[in-house]
Amino acid sequence: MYIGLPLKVTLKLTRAKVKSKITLKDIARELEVSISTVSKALKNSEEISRDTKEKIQAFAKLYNYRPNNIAISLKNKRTKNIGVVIPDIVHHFFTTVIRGIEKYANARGYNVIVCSSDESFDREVINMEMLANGSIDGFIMSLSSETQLKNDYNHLKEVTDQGIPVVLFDRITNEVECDKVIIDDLLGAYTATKKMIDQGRKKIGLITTADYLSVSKARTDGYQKALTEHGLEVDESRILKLSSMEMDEELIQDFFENSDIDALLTVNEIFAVYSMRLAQKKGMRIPEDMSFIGFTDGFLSQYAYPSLTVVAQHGIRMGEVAAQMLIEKVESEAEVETYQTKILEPTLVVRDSTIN
Amino acid sequence: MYIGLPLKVTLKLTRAKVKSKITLKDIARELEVSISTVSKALKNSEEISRDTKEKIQAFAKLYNYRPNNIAISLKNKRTKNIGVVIPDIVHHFFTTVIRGIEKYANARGYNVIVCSSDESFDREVINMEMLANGSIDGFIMSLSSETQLKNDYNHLKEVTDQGIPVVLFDRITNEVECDKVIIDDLLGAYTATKKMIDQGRKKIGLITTADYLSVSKARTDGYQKALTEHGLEVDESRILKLSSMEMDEELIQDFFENSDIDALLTVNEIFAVYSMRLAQKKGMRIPEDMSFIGFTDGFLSQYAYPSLTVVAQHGIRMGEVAAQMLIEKVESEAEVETYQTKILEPTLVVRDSTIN
DNA sequence: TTGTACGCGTTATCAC
DNA sequence: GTGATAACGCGTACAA
Repeated sequence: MYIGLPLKVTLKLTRAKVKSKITLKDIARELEVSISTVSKALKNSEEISRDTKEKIQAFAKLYNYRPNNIAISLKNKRTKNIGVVIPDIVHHFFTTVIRGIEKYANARGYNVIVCSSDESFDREVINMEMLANGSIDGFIMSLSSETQLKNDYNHLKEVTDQGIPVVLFDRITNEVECDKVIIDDLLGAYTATKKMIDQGRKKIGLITTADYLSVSKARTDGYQKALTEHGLEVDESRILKLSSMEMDEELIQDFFENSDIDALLTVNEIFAVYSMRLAQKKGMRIPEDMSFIGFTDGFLSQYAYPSLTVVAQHGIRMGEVAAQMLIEKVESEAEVETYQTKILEPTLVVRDSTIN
Repeated sequence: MYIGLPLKVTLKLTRAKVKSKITLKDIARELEVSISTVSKALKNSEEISRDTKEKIQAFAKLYNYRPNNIAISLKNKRTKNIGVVIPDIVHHFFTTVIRGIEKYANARGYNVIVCSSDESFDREVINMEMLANGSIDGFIMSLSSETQLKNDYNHLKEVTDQGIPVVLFDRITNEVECDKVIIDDLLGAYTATKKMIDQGRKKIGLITTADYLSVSKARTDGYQKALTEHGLEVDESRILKLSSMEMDEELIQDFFENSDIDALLTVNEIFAVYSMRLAQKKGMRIPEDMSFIGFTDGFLSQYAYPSLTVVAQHGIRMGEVAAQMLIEKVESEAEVETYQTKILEPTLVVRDSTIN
């Protein structure tokens, strides 16, 4: 009936039969053997005769047989999936961490399921519940700002109570017992501040966020520690605390107009780069008249003009470490409940926004 | 025996029993009813008596019963997972698309599994095979540069042959029959080039990549079309073709030194921002002496100094559209094999790197 | 050497 | 109104 129609159509009809992957059962039926024989043959079991094995393996190869992950997951109670929940996916540092996680996890046969909480408590809860019902073997996550603000970690506790391992990174809390990876944010800010002090700056400003964000708190502490240790007083008028990591151009402009500073540390790269622009507009020279240091070694810092000195957070490394810790927990039979917090060292990447 | 030990320890022992989620079977055993009764009761079936239902529902709630996703996936042959394969995760445009996909997909109860191919053909193949064996209901993907270079799409064809729906976005190919979403790259480049022509620029340069990358090809075509239509000749010495989207500072410096241009279009934002820096170092004023336009409306463009005029690619919208097309295919019973390519309109976001 | 039976957790159908 | 059974796809202990 289809004679004369273009080849394409004929092929499609043939394909229709093949559609939806071939299973052990299909092979067994076709070759008139039992399912278990097929299963064993495909695993090259010694139990099966060479003839049968070859026949089955050839057939399987021909039809491109692949075991169904879902069935295996159900059987093994192991999904080989890692759930990653982060506050924001359009964010250099977090994607860098994901890259590290993927690198380590993929090499060990794990998939990475990424969900962004979008800085929302509710979305964080929903995403975790979704994934916790069997979809993943463990979580790697960084808390949303709303979660840190509410200080409510019941969703995390429920998950750990079910025996699902969790590794927290960057934005963490002491309220939950689990493995953690962070950089030494205090040290990072301390080093950066000290760098500027060493260059002779005496009026160092800080743009940070409210203290509920764990990382900002630590960075603010580091900044203050450096000042104090070097005999400089902490002047609140030189500190701007924004309510979140969101850019607020007006507040920064205001701050910049009204505070008397000759150097500026910020808790991310955007605040710093934006501030540099304000300085330039006022005709200041960077770094001669004013120094800038930010956090996060992203594209913005590299390609800003002048390029920005930053505290690098080594996201890839952090992701690898987190993945390693998680997979270790997932694959360990032992029920030992011992948790560790790994603290990575930040690095100061010196560029043109500070005097060399 | 544990009397006197801190509460925490006692709790942990209790938890040990609760560990690993409760199943229908557990409830059935505990309440001395059959599994099917439990299943029906929890779905509020009319078949079950009020008393039994209440008892079971209360028990389930108390022990926080949640159906196991994996078991349901196996039964329904639906995972409610979408596989996303992109060339690079540390990339503003792609993460923006992911955000759009997540937004649409999550609202419909789908998870997003993200894998990055890292611009590698092999990793793209491996990731797809991994996911195709039952882990996902469909793919949304953008081709790696290596794939476009090799022009080998058998892994995609295998997947579609199995009846797994695929939606390609941004970096697409005509070799595979499936749904596609792109922006009109040619139009975007055309509009940008025309903008500079209208401002009186006559020596407009272009930094692009080799033609195998579908988007670069289209953008190069748009640039040339604009020139030709406005009576300007296409001067090859004003075009720099890099081998990939990777930054190559040396080649760009070279190009910048040796070519006679008064305006520059680039196929991403990094090339443009870096070039602006070179111009500034040469003492040129932007946009008075030279205009710049890039592709991708990211942080770099927004916070560069001067801020960069760009062709916005509307990643979020693209992600939403892709997710919508995919989910429609996934959920449609019909076997209709009709594919569409949606073309989104790019927008020129005018900033300070061009004369207003 | 091959096959049978069972279990992973769930749902749908059918029997009682 | 409740329960037994089969099925989704796979692996494996055990039986033949």
